[in-house]
Amino acid sequence: MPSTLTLQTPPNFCLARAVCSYGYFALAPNQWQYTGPKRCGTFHRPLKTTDNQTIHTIITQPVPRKLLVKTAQSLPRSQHTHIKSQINRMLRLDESFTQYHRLAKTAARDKFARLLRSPTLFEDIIKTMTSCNVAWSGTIRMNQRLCEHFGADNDFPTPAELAKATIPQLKNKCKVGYRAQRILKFARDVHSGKLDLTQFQNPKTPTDQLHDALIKIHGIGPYAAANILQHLGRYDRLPIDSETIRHFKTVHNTTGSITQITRAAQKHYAAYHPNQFLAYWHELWSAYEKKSGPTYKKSTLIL
DNA sequence: GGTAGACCTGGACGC
DNA sequence: GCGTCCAGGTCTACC
Repeated sequence: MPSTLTLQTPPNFCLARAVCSYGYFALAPNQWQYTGPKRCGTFHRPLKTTDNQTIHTIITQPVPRKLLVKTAQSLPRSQHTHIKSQINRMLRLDESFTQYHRLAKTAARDKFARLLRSPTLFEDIIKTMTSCNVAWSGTIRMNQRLCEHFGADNDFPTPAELAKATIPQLKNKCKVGYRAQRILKFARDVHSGKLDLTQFQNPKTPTDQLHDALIKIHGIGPYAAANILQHLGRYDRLPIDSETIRHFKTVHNTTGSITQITRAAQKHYAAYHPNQFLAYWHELWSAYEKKSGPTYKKSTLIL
């Protein structure tokens, strides 16, 4: 028998905005369905219980300040807190963006800041690895196949599930290419306890220290590290990639070498410290929506 | 410290 | 349909 959970949201929280302001909403096993202007949309996402059972959930926002979570399977009351904490992480319900919104009035108006992330840091890091050096369509495909072939009940694979894979399996079934070795090493290091991901989630650790630790993971470079830092709630680094360069060339008419454009970008967002990433992402996302229409009205993201 | 080339895949393009 | 080229971020070897 299905269960229903409720969560209180911060003021001005908008589920559609929170889910559809970061590309991960289009990556498996996440699924967003636009249901029209009245109820806006539903977010489908399998989550794990403490004993590693997969629970399929459907999240809606029927009224302001309240989220409704319906589970496909019966969920014991003892599991409610665990499921809620994963939703809390995904939608960043605990974070305050008052300081950023004070400076960024348009972002405040757009209810923009709570960028979707995964229930676990492990999934965020693998998703980041699959977004490097590949077209967005490739990232979508890799995540779809990782869930299909290695995740229980089409959920995203856990470190244990992925650690059992082999490099040829990852290459042939998931088409992750040369990333296979990096993904597998990361999964096995996490599974064996050699790499403790909880160390990255200590709010007292300085961002520089976190960045240095992330860079030490095989397959994580400057772009990926900055991207993972924002998943950790650190917004003072810019993940400079080809998209950033393109954005600055076309929107800001910036010219010069990549190093010069990178410096121009850092200078441009410096006023938003320590939330430079949010300012950058809001600008990028707004430019995309201006061109392609509101993202929350779509079920996927075409770049 | 800076730089070139390799790593893989899929899409675009020409034939 | 086939072959070629290109884009994408990180790593490694080399200067």
